[in-house]
Amino acid sequence: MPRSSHVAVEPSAATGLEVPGDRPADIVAFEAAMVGFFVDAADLLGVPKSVAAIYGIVFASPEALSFAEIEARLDISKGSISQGLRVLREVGAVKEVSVKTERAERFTPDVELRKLITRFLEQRLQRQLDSGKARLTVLSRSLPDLKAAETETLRTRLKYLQAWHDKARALMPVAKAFLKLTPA
Amino acid sequence: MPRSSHVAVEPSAATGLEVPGDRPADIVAFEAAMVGFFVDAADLLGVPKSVAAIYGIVFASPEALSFAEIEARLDISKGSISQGLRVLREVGAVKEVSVKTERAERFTPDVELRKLITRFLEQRLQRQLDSGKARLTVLSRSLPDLKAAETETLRTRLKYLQAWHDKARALMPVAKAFLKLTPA
DNA sequence: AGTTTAGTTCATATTGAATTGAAAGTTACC
DNA sequence: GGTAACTTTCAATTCAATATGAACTAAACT
Repeated sequence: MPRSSHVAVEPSAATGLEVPGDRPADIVAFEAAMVGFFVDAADLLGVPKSVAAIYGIVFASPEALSFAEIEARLDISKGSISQGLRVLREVGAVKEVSVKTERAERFTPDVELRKLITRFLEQRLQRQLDSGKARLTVLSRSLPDLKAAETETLRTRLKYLQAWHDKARALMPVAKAFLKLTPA
Repeated sequence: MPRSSHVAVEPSAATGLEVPGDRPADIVAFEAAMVGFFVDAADLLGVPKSVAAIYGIVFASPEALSFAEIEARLDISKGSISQGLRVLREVGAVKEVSVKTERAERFTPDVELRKLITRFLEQRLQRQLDSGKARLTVLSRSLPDLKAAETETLRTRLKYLQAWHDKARALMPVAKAFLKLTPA
């Protein structure tokens, strides 16, 4: 149960009406909106909410945040935060910043969204495209034998699939190049 | 439990080793591969397996298939088939073909993958882009007030997000145009 | 009218992914 | 080397998305 100024990691809604707790309302609201932004975007890509929320809260803070601060702001269990941070570090979405006087690590966004997106494209899409290619090969080798006309129908359909597949493959580099004309 | 020559709608695996049942093994194998292809592709896009499987089995048949045939070939419940077919009809992925001598409807792929893909792009991506845009507006209006330097950091981050967002928006039409240079 | 065939609906069951929380690990400091 | 602060691990749980199947509707034959 949210105890105070936790950012709701919930649905898409306006997320309004948080109990202000002890932190300034405007800041809490800003954080909520940011978390919402990333949560929405993430589930389009199939990334777990908690991970997106952690990224969002870190992104919304001008100062690097500690594990404890993230926990305090996000009503998410320690376990999830630990795992979420691991994922985010692995993909280079956040980086650790040590502060000499402190024990705990702190995290900031390792602002290279390009990396994240490229990585995503490569992993999910490229993989699917590759396995699809393999399957298509198998398919065209294993056309069952049927009446000529029927076989022809299937052959045509396969060609059609092929063409699409090729197009999808061709699109990837275009997309990447496009995204490379980047900002910051 | 699959009773005979059902196409397994399972994981990505080779799907091999089906009990041949009473239909020719080569056909069954071909169907399985086709279903596999679409199931894989679909779950990349977040489409339920059963829907993809139905499309696959229909796509793999040179002849339009009846509800009963789909059921017989796919080890999927009537309920799912009914719903799956509904979805597929709605998005124009399959069309009904009436055969005068028969009571039951039959289904063929309404081969316009372009439609499907475009539709997908528009619905999921465009929607997210639009809601994202709205959120970004809110965010920049509600920058909390903090020390100047901090506010500046946040403002920079927002600009950065903005830029990405714009780029994503710009990419959509490019992708569409690209896909429009189509085959068949 | 009644029976069979075809298909749909929807409450419930299944399943797999995400999340939790408590116990176990680390590391720094006394 | 003890203990407190911090973090990770992982078995159990929760939850949302899909799938199921029995009950129902509609149309087609007799």
